[in-house]
Amino acid sequence: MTETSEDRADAMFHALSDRTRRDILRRVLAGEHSVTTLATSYDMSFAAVQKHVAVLERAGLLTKRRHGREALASGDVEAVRSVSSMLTELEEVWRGRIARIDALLSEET
Amino acid sequence: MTETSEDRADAMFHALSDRTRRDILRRVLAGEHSVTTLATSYDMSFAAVQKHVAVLERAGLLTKRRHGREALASGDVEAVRSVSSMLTELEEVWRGRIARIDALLSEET
DNA sequence: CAAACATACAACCAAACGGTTGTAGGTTGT
DNA sequence: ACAACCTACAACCGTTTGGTTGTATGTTTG
Repeated sequence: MTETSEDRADAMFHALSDRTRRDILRRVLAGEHSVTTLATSYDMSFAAVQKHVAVLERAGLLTKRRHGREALASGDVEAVRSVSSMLTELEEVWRGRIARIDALLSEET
Repeated sequence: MTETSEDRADAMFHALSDRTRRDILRRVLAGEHSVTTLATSYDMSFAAVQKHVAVLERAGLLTKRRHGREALASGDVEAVRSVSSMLTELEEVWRGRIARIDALLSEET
């Protein structure tokens, strides 16, 4: 299975489509947090929060590093920027700035 | 039921999390298209495409106007920009530019 | 060593999602 | 008038999602 850019876009926008995950992302962008630390902030089980972290991780929006028994998560600002640039591309389509719109519309890369 | 900004964010990111919807959005940002015109571009039923358009409309990413028997859809670039600004806020959290982070983290507006 | 702690993951469940077909209503053109 | 067309929406179906509980494994500390 080839991991296309559309697959990555799907995963990133999906990861961002849940408010708990957006909140987690804010926290780990502000600084490293362990999964249990994050979990205490939400009115749901540890396992649920851990799943949310996993979704963000699979989308590339955060990375985890092991420190003893804890998993420290931190946000990847570059990934956030890459989502921004997808939206900028949309804006450019609107502005008509892209010459070969047909090529863009049918791109499968 | 109060429509919070988090609700809108949920709807927008969810709408953007499907590649067919992102493609539809590109087309209607480039110019007005009827639903049937859009539908011919995809290998799925008219009803499926119509549902995708409805999701984008509910999220505020496109608007429809009636012209006789056809519904002409056009993309709302301001809505796209509002999604961009959500991501910019995330970037600013990372940069530590936001003074009262706690207020932002717990905002319910 | 044993107890407490932090994580990971499987199994399960109700609800939402993304697709289908079918039906119905408004608009256009002959 | 009527056939063709465009849209809207309901009903249905398999899969995914977001939550739960339970179990297993590794790490720290008394």
